[in-house]
Amino acid sequence: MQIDWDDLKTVLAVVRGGTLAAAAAELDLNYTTVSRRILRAEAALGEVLFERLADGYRATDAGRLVAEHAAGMEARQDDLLRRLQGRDQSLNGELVITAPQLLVGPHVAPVMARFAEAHPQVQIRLRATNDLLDLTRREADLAIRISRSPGDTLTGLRLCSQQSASFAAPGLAERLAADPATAVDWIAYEQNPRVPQVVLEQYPNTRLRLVFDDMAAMVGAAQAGLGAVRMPLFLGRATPGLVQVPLLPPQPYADIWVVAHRDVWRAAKPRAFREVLVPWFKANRPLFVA
Amino acid sequence: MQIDWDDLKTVLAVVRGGTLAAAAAELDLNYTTVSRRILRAEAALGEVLFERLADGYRATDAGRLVAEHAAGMEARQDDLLRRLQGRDQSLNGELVITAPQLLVGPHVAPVMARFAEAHPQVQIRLRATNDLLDLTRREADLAIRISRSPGDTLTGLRLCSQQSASFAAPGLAERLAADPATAVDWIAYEQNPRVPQVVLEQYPNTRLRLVFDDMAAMVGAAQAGLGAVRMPLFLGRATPGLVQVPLLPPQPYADIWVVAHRDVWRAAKPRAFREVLVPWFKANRPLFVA
DNA sequence: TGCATGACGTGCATTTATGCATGTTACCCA
DNA sequence: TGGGTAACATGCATAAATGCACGTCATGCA
Repeated sequence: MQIDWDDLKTVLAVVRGGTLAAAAAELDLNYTTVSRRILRAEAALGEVLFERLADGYRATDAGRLVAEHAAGMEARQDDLLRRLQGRDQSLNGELVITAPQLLVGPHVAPVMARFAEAHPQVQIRLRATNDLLDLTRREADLAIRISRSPGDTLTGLRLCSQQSASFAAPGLAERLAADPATAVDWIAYEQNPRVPQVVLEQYPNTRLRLVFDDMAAMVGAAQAGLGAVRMPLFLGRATPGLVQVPLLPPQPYADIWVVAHRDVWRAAKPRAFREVLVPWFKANRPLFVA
Repeated sequence: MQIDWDDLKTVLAVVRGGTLAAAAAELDLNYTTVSRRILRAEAALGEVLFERLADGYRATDAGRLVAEHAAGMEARQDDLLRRLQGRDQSLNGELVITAPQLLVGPHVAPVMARFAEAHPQVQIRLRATNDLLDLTRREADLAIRISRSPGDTLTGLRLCSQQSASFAAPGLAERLAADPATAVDWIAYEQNPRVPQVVLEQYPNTRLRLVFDDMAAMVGAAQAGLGAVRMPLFLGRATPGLVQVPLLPPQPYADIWVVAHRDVWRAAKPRAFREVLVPWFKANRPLFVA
């Protein structure tokens, strides 16, 4: 039985995407081609893999089985590509970095500028997102992360430890300085939607007013004078229109790490990037703590 | 990075075959196509995968790495195909049986005849060989084997136990009956190239004369009167021109099993074949022991 | 009910991959 | 040393896969 491996890959894409069009986009193909590959796979395997519904393709049991195994094949392919990448000692081509959005402006961008100067042959692609990209699936080569540990199959280096504190617009800060008993609005992050106990003990008139799911939006709200926000020190200090307020004394906060899959860690480009990144954070350590 | 999975498969075939032509034969392609796929894979991965030598393609380190992972992908594909096959409840299409050459004539062929009559829609393909085909790699669906146990990942059923004894041409048998001290030539199998101790104790004039690597050839030699041969009882009894001689009393011999990969065992076609196979061996049990 | 949308099928032109025939090179053996 | 073989490269005709334009059908909403 001769079954085309790319047809299996196509089945996987359709199961993941749910429609021919989504799969085609993922595979960078026309959806007509996807349709025909599915037909070919069904003919070769002698199984119906999808139900054709009005709103897309739904996998049958057989289709799911094929997709599971195709995913296994894809994992082996990713493994291969990572290992080849790990052997790569060249300083040209592309390097994909991911970092938390708000760390990019103050710290990642300057590092990228220095790196670009030192290695003009390397094209950096930055993926600024708070999502944790899957380094095993090669969504990025090197990740800068704010977390407790590098993670399972990843290798990492702690760049620096940091603290958080409360920040607000200057007007609110002045009002608080004049009268510590003034009522203050607190803007909380969705994952921890309350006013910290420490704040309430010293400033019982603080009340929860807004809960956001995005730190950039919280920064904007604080700048606009809507309330006080807990954020990392580096961020509050680097944001114009914000000053530190004494509501929340400096607190421990998750460390900053640089991590990569261990297959990729020692390759030339990630290594060269670290050689700029690590000294930068060493030199700027005071910006992260009180 | 978009790399064609079939190109990886092609790299694997070239690493296995050593030449473009061998890989092309395995893949059922023209070797020109194989050559171009290798070039495409090298371009996509940015690595030289083979050294072009006068006597073929030799894999570089990178080439071996690719082949290893492609082999992993192939294993997943085999896994998938076996599982789909295991779900298959149809009684049409192909069923691949493998059996030891010499068991085919007297016992497998009659079973196949009955099965073909009961299930005319199933095409049987027989692979008669003494090599152990790899059922994990789907070289056969169902195997009839002479061995001690079904094996690691395989499921099996013991068809019957059997014994071996010594056989020779009638002329030699008569000479031995007339004079037990007569000199007898022993034809041995390569894996055990000596006269059994039991034989020498009773018939010290037996001497090793020929060592063969093929049981069919040994049967022929015995028929031609070249000497006595140890063989399974069923074989000696079923072979015209051979009679049992008392040199070697009946000995325990490896059992006869029917085995399949456990993914495939319960599929309709293997099950249906067993339903003919098992009763046959049950009915013919006396042919295998003294 | 009529219209816009999203998803899929179909026929045809075009691009791409494949196979075949021929040419080149190294090697083995008489 | 010369002829045969095995392995690979190359150019060209053919076959196959792909993309595009258009058509159909179900769904949701005004």
